[in-house]
Parts: sequence; structure tokens; C-alpha cells
Amino acid sequence: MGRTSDARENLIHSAIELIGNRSYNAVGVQELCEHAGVKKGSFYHFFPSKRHLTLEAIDTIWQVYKGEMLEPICCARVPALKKLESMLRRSYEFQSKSKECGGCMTGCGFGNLALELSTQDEVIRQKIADIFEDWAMSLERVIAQAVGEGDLPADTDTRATSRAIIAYFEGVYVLAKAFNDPGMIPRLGEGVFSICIKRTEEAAAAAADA
Amino acid sequence: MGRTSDARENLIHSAIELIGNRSYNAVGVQELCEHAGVKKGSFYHFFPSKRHLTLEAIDTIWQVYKGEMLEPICCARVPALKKLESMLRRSYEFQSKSKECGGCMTGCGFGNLALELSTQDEVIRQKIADIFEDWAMSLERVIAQAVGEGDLPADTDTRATSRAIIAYFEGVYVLAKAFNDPGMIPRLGEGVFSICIKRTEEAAAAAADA
DNA sequence: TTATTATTTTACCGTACGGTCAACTATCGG
DNA sequence: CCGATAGTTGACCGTACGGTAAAATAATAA
Repeated sequence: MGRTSDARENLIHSAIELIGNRSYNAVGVQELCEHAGVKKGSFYHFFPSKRHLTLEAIDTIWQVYKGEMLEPICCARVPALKKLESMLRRSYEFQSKSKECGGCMTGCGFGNLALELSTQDEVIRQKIADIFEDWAMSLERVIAQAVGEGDLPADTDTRATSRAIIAYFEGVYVLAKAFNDPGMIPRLGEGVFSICIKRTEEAAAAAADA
Repeated sequence: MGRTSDARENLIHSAIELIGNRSYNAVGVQELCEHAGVKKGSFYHFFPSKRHLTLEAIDTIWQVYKGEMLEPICCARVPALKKLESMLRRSYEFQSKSKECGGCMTGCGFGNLALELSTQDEVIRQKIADIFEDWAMSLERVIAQAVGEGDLPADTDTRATSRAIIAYFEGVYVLAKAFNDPGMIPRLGEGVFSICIKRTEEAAAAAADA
């Protein structure tokens, strides 16, 4: 009963867009409200604070990314290595488009918020860590598939490899954003395939005799 | 002529410490002044804006990091792969210490500022991009050394490899910060050695027939 | 010693921030 | 049609922000 409203959803989507394009601290409640077409009083009717809105926005991006990008790719019936290629290509497409629209690369929303807020907000940090963990588990299944398909060595450490790939992805986003060049995603992204492989005997030996 | 002062240096070091531990937008001019033991009027005697102080702080961290960490390691007369190990170990030590002191991992100051400010401040973005480029060139020489020592294939793309390693380092920092766990640096860091190697024939073929 | 110059100090500016409140209004179930 | 409920509105906190201006003070070069 009572009336209904889409102000709540609008605010979440405005937060995703504005905070995603700039940063948490660079976007104010007022701007969020204007962008969503909502008065400040309504903001605080739906969310106890800007921080709470952000927490919901983080949940939403993850649900959307997971549901519309990650799972469709992971569940497709194609070779595992092609799935990695798809992720790379889709990332590139998305970042290119966002650069064409807004003039600059936004990068990964989780990485952005993790670096900005991890030392200041334990709840947000933990939420992002959970997301990375969830993401890694999806990826781990892809790695295991690749092992099964014989494209990766049978003794591959799937857990470590999946984490390393996510780290690499995040790092590529950092550089691409610093250079404002989405083209770095496919260029550097190539290197993902190297991560899957264990280091050569010679390299291991050379590193070991330190 | 006139009196001398260390206020300027104090402000730069306060900026490095405070902004490094939190973020650009989370630290105000007032707090910077208090930490440096300087009055606000003096702040604006030395710097036209907080942004300009930050630009100088970025320069300073890079000069210090380069002079006290990067070059000593790169110029040492040891095998190239051992240099990579040194970088990893020193990163771990530094981040562990900073976590013990302040309670949390700060990560890489350049990555932090790149993700926070790249979309909002072109000058800062470009400065950080230049630093990454400079860093990559130092690393490229190490990779070339490893090739010369026979620890990496003769056909290694030293330029691409050095960029990939920096991306990977940055990504490891992102994850380690999100999990507030410096231990991820040595754990994930292992993967650096994989990046140096070209992907196997089979993997390349599998990825190619997409 | 003195004139000059660099630094320090204090008080202040306008603005934007995150957040609160109470009155008001539309809507839905009964 | 009515009462409860959910959503809206606009005015309003206190505070902290980045930044300014001018007078006071200290040190140095001549």
C-alpha cells in the first residue's frame, strides 16, 4: 500500500554511473540526486547514507556483471581458452565504448573502489574481497575445464592460476586507465595465456638458487 | 636572503604519508597542515593548491622509489630473475610493515592515484602514465638481461613482457589491498615468472581457432 | 645597521558537503 | 470513500572544504 516509486533504482543506477566514472569521494549526494531526478529528502528516505547506497550499487554491478557477462561466457559450450578470450574481448569492447561516450576509460569498478576505500571502510573492502573471491571461483572452473581439455598441464594449480588471472586483469585495467587507452586491454591481455602455464624448469632453477 | 624553512618538505612528506594511506579526496588541506606542523597560510605560500602539492608528492615518491629501490636492484650484478625476486620480496616487506604500523595495506601509490584521479585530472593521469613508462623501461632492461643469460627465450618480446609484468604487479597490489593481505604478494607474485614465457604452441593454437 | 626578502600567522571567505526534519501528497487496500 | 502507508518536498542544520589577504616576524645580504 501507499504509492510506488523508482527513485530507489534510479539512485542505484546513478551511483553506478557517476561513481563508476569518477570516484566515491568525487561524487556528492546532491549530484547523485540531480542525476536520478530525486530530491535529497527522498534519498534519505531510501538510504540511510551515501555509503549505504554505494554498498547496494556494488552489489548491483556484481549481480549484473555476473549474470549478463560472466556466467553466459563461463556456461557456454566452447573450449575454456576461448572463454578467456571472450572475457578479454568483452572487456575491451566495454571500455572502448565508455571511453567514446565519456572521454575516458573507467576501468573496473571493483578495483577502483577497492583502491580508494579499502583502507577507510572495512565493510566495503570486505564486500569487494568477497566479489573477487566469487569471481575467482567462476574462473577456477574455467581453468579446470582447460586442464580437462588438455590445453593446460594436468598439474596446474587451478586455484592459484585463477587468482593470478584476476590479478592480471585488474592490473591491465590499472595501466589502461592510467594511459587512458583501452587498446592496452587486448595488447596486454595476450599475456593471460602465459599465466596459465607453469614456469619453465630453467627459470625455476635460476630463481631458486637465490 | 629572507628566512629558510622546511615547511615545504614537511608538506610533501605529509602528503605522501596521508594521501598514500587513504586517498586524495579523503585528506584535506587542514589535516595536511596539522600533520606537517604548518599553518594553512604557509601551505599556500609554498603551493598554489592541494593539487600542486600532490603533483610534487608524486614526483618525490617516484624519485625515492626509483633511487632507493628500483635502480639498486636493477644495477646489482646478479642474474635478472633474481632481480625480479628481489622486487617481489621488497614489495612484500614494505607492505607488511605498513600494515603492521597503520593496520592496513596501502598498495602502490601510483596505482591508487591512477584509479582515483585518472578520469578527473588529465595532468595527474599523464604524470602517472609517464612514471609507469619509466618503470617499464627499467624493467625492460632486466628482461633483456634475462634473455641474454638464457633464462628467457631468445625471441622474447622484451617490451611487451616488461609491461605485462608491471600490470601484473599492479593487479597483485589491487587484490592484496582488497583482501588486506600482504601475503598475497609473494603468493601471487610467483606467477610473474610465468608471464615471461611465451604461451605454449597448443594453447596458442587452441586460442587461435576461435 | 638597515633594507630587502622569505616565511609565518591569523582571521576570514564563499561554497559544498553529508545529513535531518516536519509538513505534504499521492496511492492502494479495505 | 476513507484511513493507513509510502513517497515527496523544500527548508534547514553544522561542519569541513579549498582557498585568500594582509599584517607580523625573522633572517640574510649589503
